[in-house]
Amino acid sequence: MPELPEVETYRRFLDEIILDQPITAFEVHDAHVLGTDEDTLRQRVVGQQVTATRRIGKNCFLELTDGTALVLHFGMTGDVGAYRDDHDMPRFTRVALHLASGLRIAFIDPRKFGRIRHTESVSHYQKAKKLGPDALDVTAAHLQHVLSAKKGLIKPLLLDQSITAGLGNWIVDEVLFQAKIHPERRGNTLTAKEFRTLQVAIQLVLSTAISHEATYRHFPASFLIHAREWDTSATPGTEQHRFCPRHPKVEIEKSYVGSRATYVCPRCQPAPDCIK
DNA sequence: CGCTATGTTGATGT
DNA sequence: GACATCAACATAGC
Repeated sequence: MPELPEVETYRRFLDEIILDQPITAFEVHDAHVLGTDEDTLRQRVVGQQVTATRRIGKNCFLELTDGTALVLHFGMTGDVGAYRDDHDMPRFTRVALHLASGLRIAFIDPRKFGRIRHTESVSHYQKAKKLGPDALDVTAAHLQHVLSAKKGLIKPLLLDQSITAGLGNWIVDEVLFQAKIHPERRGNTLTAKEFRTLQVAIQLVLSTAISHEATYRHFPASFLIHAREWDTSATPGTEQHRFCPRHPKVEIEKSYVGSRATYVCPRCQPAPDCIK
């Protein structure tokens, strides 16, 4: 479920096991997840070492000795794993990097929406893909500058990776709930104060999620995420959290905004006067 | 069986 | 150009 907190967790995991070891093989089990030609990829990677890991938004970069980089994007269901023997290879491993130490790094992705690419440099890739500033670095001034010029709905705007990189569907709902802003507000209707609140909420949600390694059920009770349907099924035995954390009698409402499932507290996040 | 799903991209329409 | 909508991608899990 890779949004920014998961990708950051994967990056930290990789950073601990992959650095400064020669890559001895690039094993492809399903070329569907390759965004760069397989032979090119193998040729550019085997024999090199990963010198550093980086992350922008939902993209994880493995920088190589020659300054180029592998880009990992995890789509909807991507994950990483490590193993040593073939028979321990995780289910749905699509690509495996073999290290000289014998450890193997698995790119796991059941639904194959993820991609592995090679790029000349991280900054080159950021520019080519028009990635905005990482959500952990974004300032209130940047948000105000860009969003106050937009007439679109705030939720789809926050999901736009060229405005700020790393916010996904549930994170945006959580951020807007924490900031007490309705997802159908228009970008150009937010006040300077609300942009500051938004930036603080982004920091709160992301740092909380990362500190729990993106394990949602460990998040504080003040978070809206517990009201999402899949959370109740993920925590059998736990009573359903259908109500607002701040208003025990107000039920969380589900709707679709920009054709994405959206959860809102109707009390905390008043709908704009003019819907539509 | 039918339905939903965390992301991204591209086509199409207004 | 700005904005909205929707299909497509491939598959699991309920």
